[in-house]
Amino acid sequence: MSENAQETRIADALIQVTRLVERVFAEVGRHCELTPQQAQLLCLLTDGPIGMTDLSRLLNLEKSSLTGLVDRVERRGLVARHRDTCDRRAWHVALTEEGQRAGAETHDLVNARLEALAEDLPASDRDQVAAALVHLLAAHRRTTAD
Amino acid sequence: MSENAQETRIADALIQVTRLVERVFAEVGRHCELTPQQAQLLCLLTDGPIGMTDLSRLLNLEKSSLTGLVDRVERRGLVARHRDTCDRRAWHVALTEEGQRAGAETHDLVNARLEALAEDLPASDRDQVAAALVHLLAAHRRTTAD
DNA sequence: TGACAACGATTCGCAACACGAACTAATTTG
DNA sequence: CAAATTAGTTCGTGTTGCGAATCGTTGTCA
Repeated sequence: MSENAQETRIADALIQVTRLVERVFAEVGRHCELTPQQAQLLCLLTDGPIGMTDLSRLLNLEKSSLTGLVDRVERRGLVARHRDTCDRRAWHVALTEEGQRAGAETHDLVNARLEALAEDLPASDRDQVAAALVHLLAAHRRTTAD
Repeated sequence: MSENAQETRIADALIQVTRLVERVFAEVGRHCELTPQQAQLLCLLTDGPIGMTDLSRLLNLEKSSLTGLVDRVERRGLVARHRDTCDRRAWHVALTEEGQRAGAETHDLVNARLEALAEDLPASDRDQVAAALVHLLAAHRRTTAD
């Protein structure tokens, strides 16, 4: 197969995989009574509190959009904003106790669903796919590093 | 590495790749003066006219959401609805001449961007990644076939 | 040391987008 | 031929997104 056809296959596959992952977030979110975007936010926050600037970068959102998203989730009692101790401009967003439960459940269900997809792949393939995707992501970061 | 750690790596990688692909659609869409969702729609339509039911399935949207999306793009003169010849309930959505230009440009730019990500991978890896992703997608379709 | 630039986050206006119930018209089924 | 189902729309409601403008705070520089 020519190199161009190989690459087109990857592009198509990546797009379809993206739709699949989005669907997983939508379905798991529905189960946990979260919108897909709320589910993504809570999953990220299971790693610990983080600033708005970092969150907006991770979620590819304008800060104003993130403000609204955090407002809605805060209103539900799932997250809380805490002042940064060193920089009074900054806030950290953290999960509340209830948010930790919801975030853990969401994170576990999403991972379980995505892992189930990979179950059919031989272990050697999985490792290679993961390594290749990580490599692809790293390459992208290098080309877009500020 | 344990099998579970392998699978978690795949889950994380798939999520990050999804964000990357979404970003590509957002950036290419901005360039083409389309919203990300409009860009996705036009890309799908470059394959030819399709019914609303099939489109909503491909885009993971409720039919009512698709009605609005198609309305907005139709209003811009990029698509047109055509009556199905066999089933008077059904409509097919097709690109207009202008829509074909926009759709082709969007499709080519998205593919170019995604292909550029894969350039760093050795050809043998690309082929294996594409094959593995296609396999993963096919397995998913088998488990969810109606 | 003070002026200015930059940063972190919010507010505001606007439009896109999403779901799901209810509906209409058309087709399929028994 | 009536009932069930399908294709797509309307409607109400809420979420989500961008970008300009704004405010308070921090960092930089002459």
